[in-house]
Amino acid sequence: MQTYRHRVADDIVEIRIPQTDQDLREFMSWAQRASLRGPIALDTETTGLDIFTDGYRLRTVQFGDRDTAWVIHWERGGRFREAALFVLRMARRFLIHNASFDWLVLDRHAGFPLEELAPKTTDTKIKSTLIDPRQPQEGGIGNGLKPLSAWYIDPTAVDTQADLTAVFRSLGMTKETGWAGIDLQHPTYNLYAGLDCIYTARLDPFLTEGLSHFGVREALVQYEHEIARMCAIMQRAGIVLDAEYIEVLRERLREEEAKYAFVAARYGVESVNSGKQVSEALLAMGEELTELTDGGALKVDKAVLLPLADLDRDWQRIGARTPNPLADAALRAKRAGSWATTYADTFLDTVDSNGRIHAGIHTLAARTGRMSITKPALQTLPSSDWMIRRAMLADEGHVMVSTDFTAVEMRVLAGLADVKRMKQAIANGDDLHDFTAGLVYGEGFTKRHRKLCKGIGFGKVYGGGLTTIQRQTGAPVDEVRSALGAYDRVYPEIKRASVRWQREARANGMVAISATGRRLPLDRDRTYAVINYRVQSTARDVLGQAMMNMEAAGLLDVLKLPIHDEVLASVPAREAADYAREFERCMTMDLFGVRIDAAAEIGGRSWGSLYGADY
DNA sequence: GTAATCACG
DNA sequence: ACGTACGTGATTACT
Repeated sequence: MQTYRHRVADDIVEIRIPQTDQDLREFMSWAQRASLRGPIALDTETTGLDIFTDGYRLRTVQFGDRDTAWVIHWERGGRFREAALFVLRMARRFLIHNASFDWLVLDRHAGFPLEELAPKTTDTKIKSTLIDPRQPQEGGIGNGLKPLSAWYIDPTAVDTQADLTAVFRSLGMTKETGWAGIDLQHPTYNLYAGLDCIYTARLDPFLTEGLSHFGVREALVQYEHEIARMCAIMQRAGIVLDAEYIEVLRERLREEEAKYAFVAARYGVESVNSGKQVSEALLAMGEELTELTDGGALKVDKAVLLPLADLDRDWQRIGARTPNPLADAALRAKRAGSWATTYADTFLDTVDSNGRIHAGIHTLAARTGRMSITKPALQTLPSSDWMIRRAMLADEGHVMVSTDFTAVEMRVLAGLADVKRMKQAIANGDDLHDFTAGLVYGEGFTKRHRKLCKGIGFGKVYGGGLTTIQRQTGAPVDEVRSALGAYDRVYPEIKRASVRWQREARANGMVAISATGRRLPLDRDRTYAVINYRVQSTARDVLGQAMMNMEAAGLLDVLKLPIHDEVLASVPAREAADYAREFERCMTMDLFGVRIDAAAEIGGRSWGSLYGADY
């Protein structure tokens, strides 16, 4: 048995690395005793983060408690694997920091099903995020193992990942190649592999104490584990990529980028992505630039360039002026280039050998509890044009179905703030913005009036004021001012709720508590954001509830992505209508007397078909 | 690393 | 006292 010792807090802990069958028997008997005492901490070391690419390897599986960690060399095969699988099967509870990663690794590379491990898991990252969801940059501790260990356990806790990167370099490897290349017997590698497990084991009691101290309900913790499991299953399934299509599209976008970059070069702009170069060239052409960025530079973003190119927000000619050829070229080159890089390249870089993309679904990414999707960021594909979404396909024989909540944030606001007339309108089945325009302008309201009321509604959800609502809607400032006043008179409950919520948060250490018991830390200088935080986080929980309903209805296997107020699914083509009805049913519920409902759209094979593509 | 930009809900 | 648009992920230029 190879053994290392290390100091954690005031204790000496032991990291044991079995080498022989006898060592492995000792490990298994430890595990049986430990499992009777409580949960076993679990972690893995692998060759990287891209679980689904070819050649990916699981290297070690670590098990531990607060004093002892065992590093099992999975890579050595045979008895090592048997021992690890024995404990995975035998133990009743596991503690994992950021469980979805290890669930997927063990599912894919150890043949240990996510469906078996997830129900036995407590995720310490979920627990810490429910105590404080903020990133370190936002004033939180952060929810990584290292900052949490340093905060709760031992200020001198090792940053094992960063330290190992240094070890890799000293061995002539990089951060990328080191995880695959380091010798399985390397002392620091094994020590740190084990330490992470011990940190996780020691973290959990502090987190349990923290959750109880803040009164976070056990039901919320449990529910977040269910959501994490569902999303890991979606990630495992992945989405089919139309590789041929995206390769052709990438070429086309690159050609377009080159064509317009060439035009821009005629005006002295070498790189269209350089704001400095573009602004200087535009000034030299006699254009006036007035808007400034936060940093005080001349602003040359899309909103500035489109009018100079005589284009409206949909890139259609306005006919108000002679288009500035540089503004036009810069817009087109930037868009083509960034779409090629951000979408086409990433799709082709992340696709697995079965032609599927397994984007990472982070179930508690935002401060409000909202989810995010990365690598690629499938929640942010262009929706004004179908060309990018066209690359994502439903499974063989399936079609895409997308089901959206209807005006969910306004409805949530109506429910949370108990906005009487809004609730009445929703109950009557009225269109909310029509209804508001009617109240503000009388029955003879116009489309413009409705648009303004819609803009004000959004402004309220975001906590916006006169200036921003004016800027967003583009309506004359006097008109916005009077409409805003009328809006507040018609729905007085919103302002009152905001004041009450800010007061409650202040009395609670600047933390608002959502309807589901979620902790929502406010920034001291923007407490008005409490409206948005409560609305956004409640809408997230409405989506979460809908997802639970979907699993209960047997729909988990067809789910593809959660997109804030929408769920994308790939369903058998022949039964699409039945599925669509089921999705709508799962997304229909009552929230404080407000009906939340949803509308499904049945598309074709590609996601783009829901945005105008013909396939 | 920060600023600016742009994609989404 | 008053008023404040919210939340993400990703890329590129530049210091």
